[in-house]
Amino acid sequence: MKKIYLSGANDKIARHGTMRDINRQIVLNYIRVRSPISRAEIARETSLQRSTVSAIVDDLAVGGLVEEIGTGDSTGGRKPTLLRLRSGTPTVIGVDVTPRVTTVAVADLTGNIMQKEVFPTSPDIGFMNEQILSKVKQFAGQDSNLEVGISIPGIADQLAGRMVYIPYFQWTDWDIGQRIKAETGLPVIIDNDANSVALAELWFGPTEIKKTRNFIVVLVAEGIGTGIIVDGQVYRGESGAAGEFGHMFVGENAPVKCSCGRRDCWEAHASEKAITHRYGLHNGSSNSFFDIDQIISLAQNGEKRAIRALKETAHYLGIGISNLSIGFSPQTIVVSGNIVRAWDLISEDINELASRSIRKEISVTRIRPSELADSPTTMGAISLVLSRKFASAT
Amino acid sequence: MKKIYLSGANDKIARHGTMRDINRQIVLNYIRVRSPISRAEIARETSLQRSTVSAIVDDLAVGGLVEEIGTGDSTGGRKPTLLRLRSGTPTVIGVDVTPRVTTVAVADLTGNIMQKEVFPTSPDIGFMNEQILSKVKQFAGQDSNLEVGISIPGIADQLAGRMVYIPYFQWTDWDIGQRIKAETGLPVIIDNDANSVALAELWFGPTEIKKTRNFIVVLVAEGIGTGIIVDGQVYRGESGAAGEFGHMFVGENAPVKCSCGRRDCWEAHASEKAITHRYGLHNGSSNSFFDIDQIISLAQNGEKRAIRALKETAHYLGIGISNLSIGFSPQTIVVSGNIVRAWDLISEDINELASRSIRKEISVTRIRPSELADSPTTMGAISLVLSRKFASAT
DNA sequence: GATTTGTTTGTTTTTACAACAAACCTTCAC
DNA sequence: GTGAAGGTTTGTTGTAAAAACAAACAAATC
Repeated sequence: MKKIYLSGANDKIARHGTMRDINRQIVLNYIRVRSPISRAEIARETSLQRSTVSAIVDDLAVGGLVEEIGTGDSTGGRKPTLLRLRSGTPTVIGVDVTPRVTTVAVADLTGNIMQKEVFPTSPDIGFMNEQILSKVKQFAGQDSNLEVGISIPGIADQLAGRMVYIPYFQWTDWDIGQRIKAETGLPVIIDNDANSVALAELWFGPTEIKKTRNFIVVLVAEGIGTGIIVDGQVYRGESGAAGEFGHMFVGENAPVKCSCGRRDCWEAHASEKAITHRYGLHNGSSNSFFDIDQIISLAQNGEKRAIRALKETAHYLGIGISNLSIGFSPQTIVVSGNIVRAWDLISEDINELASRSIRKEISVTRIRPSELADSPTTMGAISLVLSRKFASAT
Repeated sequence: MKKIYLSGANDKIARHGTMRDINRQIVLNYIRVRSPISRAEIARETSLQRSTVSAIVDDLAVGGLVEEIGTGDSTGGRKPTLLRLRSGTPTVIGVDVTPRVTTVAVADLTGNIMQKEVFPTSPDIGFMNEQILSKVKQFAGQDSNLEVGISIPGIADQLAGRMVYIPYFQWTDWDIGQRIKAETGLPVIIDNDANSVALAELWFGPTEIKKTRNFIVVLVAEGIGTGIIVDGQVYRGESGAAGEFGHMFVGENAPVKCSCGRRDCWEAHASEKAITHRYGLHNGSSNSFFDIDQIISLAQNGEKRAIRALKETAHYLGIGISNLSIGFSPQTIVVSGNIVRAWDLISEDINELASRSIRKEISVTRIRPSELADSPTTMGAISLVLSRKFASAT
């Protein structure tokens, strides 16, 4: 009920190293989630032998992933040696491209950001290449143990390390991943913003979410992206392009055109551009002169038309969320993006729609706003690397 | 990138047996899919050692799962000993409840049906209990190596072995699984019809689908159910109730009420009852005096109104399918149910809608009608057992 | 004689198990 | 109050067992 099998392709057989790999991951993740924790406690919880845990921890310590941080309190016997992830060493470079700003940051294994640079995103792709490459090189220095994660607001080709399409700038086939790899020699992993944010929630979100195996992140921004976590991993589908629920049909005649050109996508009804456009319409103009931040601020100060625009959008947001809730039956759906600042204004409308369910008995999916403090996409870019590092620990 | 990790719960550590379990599954599935096949060829393809494969095959032979069937042709050396799944021994009892008929069948490991009894499904739940139990007991005889799989058109609680709700008869909390287990002592596995059919496609469908890791079955019947196969396994979500995309929103004012009472579900727009109702409306009646089989036959003979009812329904079917295609990006979506008999009439309308996609470059999901000859739900009930047996081979 | 298949024998990796030493707490006699 | 004895907990060490790997070998065939 839990193992992969299938055949046809070369389904990973289990050699000896596989056993160690699996257990190493489990131990590493115990240290990550439950740190500070002792060898003995890991052994108790995993039902591995203490000796086995010790061997694995030695392994991890040599690899620079784990370190000892003194002893804990005794419970009647020898004091435990506490372990945690090694911190303070630059390990990850995150590159986070959003329509407005681009961030390049360096973090350690725990996701602690040690250095960061932010600059405005330019439609000039040559300029962007230059900027990003120079920052990455600067941060990388001589260190060749780093890995680079890139989050982009569009469709990414994980394997090829390039981006297929960014709607906002209409960039196609941007090979930023390959460029970084070629110029620095560092491993690169690239993914879209919604998947990145989903990983950020899994890694840096509230513990309630850290422990959730199945959840979905709905990222409301210029467009709408969905990041789907199945069994603690991003579901990417066959072509790596899964999670584009932003383009599912939720009704004709949306206020704006979707980035794909249609008017019936979820994105066209419920994204930030739908909000700004609705607000414009309510003001009798077909153009909106306010951006999403301003509209939210206006609404929070009681401006009727801004509130109306938000609540109307929340309705459509709720329709899409209910579809996801019914179809996936995840534990939780996390809504992320600027719109969560107005959560108290919109949560009621969202929940009203989203409580559509077949039967009341079925466990209801919890819908909650993202609680990630710092820029979720930047943390997401970092999480891309961490999730790989921790999944197939070197 | 491929291992589960997470913690909190007791994530399966790898002991020695785990290695053997994994490789046993892989070998067993090679024999299943590629039979007849020799030990040497399995070794070549899996990159396991010949000696290891031999040991595992011995294991499987002792367990009665595989058997030798003579030798194959030489390619310049000793002739290979060919292996296949052991056939001809009753191994699985499948119970398939549909709104019209209920089938109880006995099959061997290869899914060959050896005995079968069919009787009309009755709304009288006591009668159903009696009928099913007596047939199962009769088939089971003294044999205690059998396992029972149950497919039902509603929501199943896998763990508890009961069904939560069957819309068609409005049965709630039917404990048929527990009853069978109590009276026969045999292990029971229960699931809804769409998941069952998805497994049937994976196990008995065309080889193209057998080899697919990610696909979705859309089962069009009284209602609409979706069975989602992720990485060769049924995705059941947190509560086991995933795959109810039949209740996703696709537009107001459906011709009939959904089984959940609303008029905006996919099911209300695109199920068989939507077809019959539309046909009724086209004939100026709010009741339909024809069932789905008759309408399809009429359409195939060129009856205009029947064709219109089918094509209108195909449109809505296409909307839902496109949502799934965009969101999941599966290799294939398989449409199952009576409606596939009219595939040549509806495929165009479905594909027109379903080719909505973000970018043309993204690999297009293939939409195809089910090719399962015999009753797919019966094969599905059997597959439930097989998939468990083959996943954690005893 | 070369080649392919399947088996046998010994090696390696890795966990399980058991024994042990170190460090710490409790307590009880003096 | 103090210090020695006894019990617990932690982490390590050494050995056994499981299972894959590697290489050699026998059988069967071209």
